[in-house]
Amino acid sequence: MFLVAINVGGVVASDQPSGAEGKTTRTTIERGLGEDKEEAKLAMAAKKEEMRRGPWMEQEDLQLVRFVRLFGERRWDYLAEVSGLNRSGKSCRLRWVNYLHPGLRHGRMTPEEEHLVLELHAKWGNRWSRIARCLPGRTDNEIKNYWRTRMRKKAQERRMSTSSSPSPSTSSSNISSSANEPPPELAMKKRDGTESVAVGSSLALGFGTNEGVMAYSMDQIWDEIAASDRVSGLSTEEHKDGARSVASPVWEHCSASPWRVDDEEFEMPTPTDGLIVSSNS
DNA sequence: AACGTGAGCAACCGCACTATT
DNA sequence: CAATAGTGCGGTTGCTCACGT
Repeated sequence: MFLVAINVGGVVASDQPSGAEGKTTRTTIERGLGEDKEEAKLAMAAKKEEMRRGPWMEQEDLQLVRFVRLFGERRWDYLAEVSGLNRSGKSCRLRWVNYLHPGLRHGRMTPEEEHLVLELHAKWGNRWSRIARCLPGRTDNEIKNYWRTRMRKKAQERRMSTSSSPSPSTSSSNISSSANEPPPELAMKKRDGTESVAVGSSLALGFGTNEGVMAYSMDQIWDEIAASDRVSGLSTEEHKDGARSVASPVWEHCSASPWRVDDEEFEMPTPTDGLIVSSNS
């Protein structure tokens, strides 16, 4: 556990060439550049090469905090450029949102938080940011990591318990035999309402042998766990949008909280004096 | 003490959506 | 209205450290 009080000030922006990260998405690269596409791609790649990556130094954190206070939590590319951090705007934003933002809590989840995550995940699925809004001080990344870790453990336990039986098939038995057509509950809802499928992913856990490997995606495991949770007492109902929900007093509390969910803005409590970043790790 | 392993977590990537020009 | 820039989000990767052997 460490506690860092960041004194904003005294950090001078260097004027080293920075270059905001160009849009790296297909949208821009492929739509906007016409014949110079390849050149632009190369230039962009070169710029990206120059960008600093990897873990942030304390000095960088200080600098970022200072410039965020100056310019606000917007225009990350611009902020990255003028701050002289030689980081991409994206990277700066991520660092701020996941680590430097005042009011963030680090360290172990409390049992209450764990319970809430379980319930909200049952309700919304992998909508981490949405879930995070119900856990003040927790980030989507943190919750996502927590969930992954928990699921990994569960998966292992499950593998142990099923290894004695010849077939990994399960009680819920909703694992499609067709790799191309996952069961509907594995389809992820996109924001536009269309469905996509959480594809394979490196998380897929191999069960059984190579011949006839039972590729077990995390989604499938989650689904099974949800099913077993249902058995163990959580009442789950199917939402019309495909998400599962749990009737929960905790959720009622959550929706009544100032931490708004859905598309509404929410505000983090901001400390009045300086920035306090604490961590248990 | 040295090594291997796995959990935890920070950071990155790529896509999609939204805002701006 | 289309093109572009900016932002948000979910998924993934890889590093670090604690722990067991």
